[in-house]
Amino acid sequence: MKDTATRILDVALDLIQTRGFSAISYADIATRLNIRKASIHYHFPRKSDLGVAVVKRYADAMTTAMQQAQDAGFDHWQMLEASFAPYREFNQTADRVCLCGALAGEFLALPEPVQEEVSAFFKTHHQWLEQLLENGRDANAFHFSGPAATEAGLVFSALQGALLVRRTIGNAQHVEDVIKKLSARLKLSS
Amino acid sequence: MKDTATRILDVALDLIQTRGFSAISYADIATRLNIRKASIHYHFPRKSDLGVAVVKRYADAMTTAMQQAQDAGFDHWQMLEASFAPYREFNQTADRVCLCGALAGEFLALPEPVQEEVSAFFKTHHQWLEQLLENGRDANAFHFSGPAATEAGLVFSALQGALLVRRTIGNAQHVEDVIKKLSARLKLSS
DNA sequence: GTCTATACACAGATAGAC
DNA sequence: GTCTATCTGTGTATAGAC
Repeated sequence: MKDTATRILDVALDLIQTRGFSAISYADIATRLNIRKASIHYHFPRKSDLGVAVVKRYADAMTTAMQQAQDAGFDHWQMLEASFAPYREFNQTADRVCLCGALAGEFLALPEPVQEEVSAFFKTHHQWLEQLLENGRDANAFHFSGPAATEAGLVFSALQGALLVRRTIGNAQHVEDVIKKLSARLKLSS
Repeated sequence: MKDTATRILDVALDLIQTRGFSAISYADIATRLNIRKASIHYHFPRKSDLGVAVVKRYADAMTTAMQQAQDAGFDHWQMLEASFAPYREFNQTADRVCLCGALAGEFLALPEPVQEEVSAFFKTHHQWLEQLLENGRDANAFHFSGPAATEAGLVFSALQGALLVRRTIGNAQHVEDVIKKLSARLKLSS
């Protein structure tokens, strides 16, 4: 059995991915776990503590997954697929988006420590993507013009936006189409 | 002098674009306008009424702007520029994103009537973009492969995502770069 | 149409028993 | 580590005077 702190983070992650941060409460989490609000405050005294912990764990999991793909000796295209994988997984749920994509919409309402974690996530994974594209182009596996950072910016923004759009319009194919378009760009671009 | 209902909608729009819907209150709006909360309830009895009115007005303004561009006899590239214009304008503010981009992150926490307006906005403007791309390709002004709907999906998602990302990382150049990349795709794509 | 006053529910958070 | 009980602030919303 997972410990309580972990179960709280699991539920908080799910709730924030679907409803955002401002809209959820300790009562929502307590109800789902059949515990009391005070128990949550024991593990995460303030809501900002909970928010920071959720984003940190999420970012770490992403980083670990990317690192494992690299350690497994994946080639450039396999690495790209691995970086798309989390978005595809969310797309297979009824209504999840990237945690930080959800938080970005209410950014200025977030406690400042949470803002910093979201910023850090975006910067880290944008850079990760940039490096992947740069390496792939050097190896003649990817084809695109201009700085790798700019290409990474398009890919990252399109992925985040695609998840948000598809949940709103209710069309799962939307995300798959965007991923296909982004991949096709890199196969043979001008 | 604008009437009170209009001033309320102006402030609500600004607050939602920066902080989201769940995080703002009648008290926030009342303070900014130096009126009382009850006055806002007179014009918009429930918060869902206010939310619906803000999104409706926003969507109508967008539609009107697109219609005017068309009536002005803009060519395909001018029309595309016109459709990028609102995103460029938000990008020039400190921290605004598309209203519906902000709301998409907390979609399931929105009152159901507000959800419907956001969905309608996304569908309408996605279709508008699709038609623009389709017409432009028929006229040999734009170049892209696959259905126009899919290309429109990439463009729309990338624009929404770009605004959210740039606010979070604090780099205005990000949105400009994405717009340039999207334009370049259509100039000569595989 | 705007105000004061207020109702009522729920938010985040703490004290202290077990 | 979890609970009951409670505090205090704020949220949406309404009644009724002006």
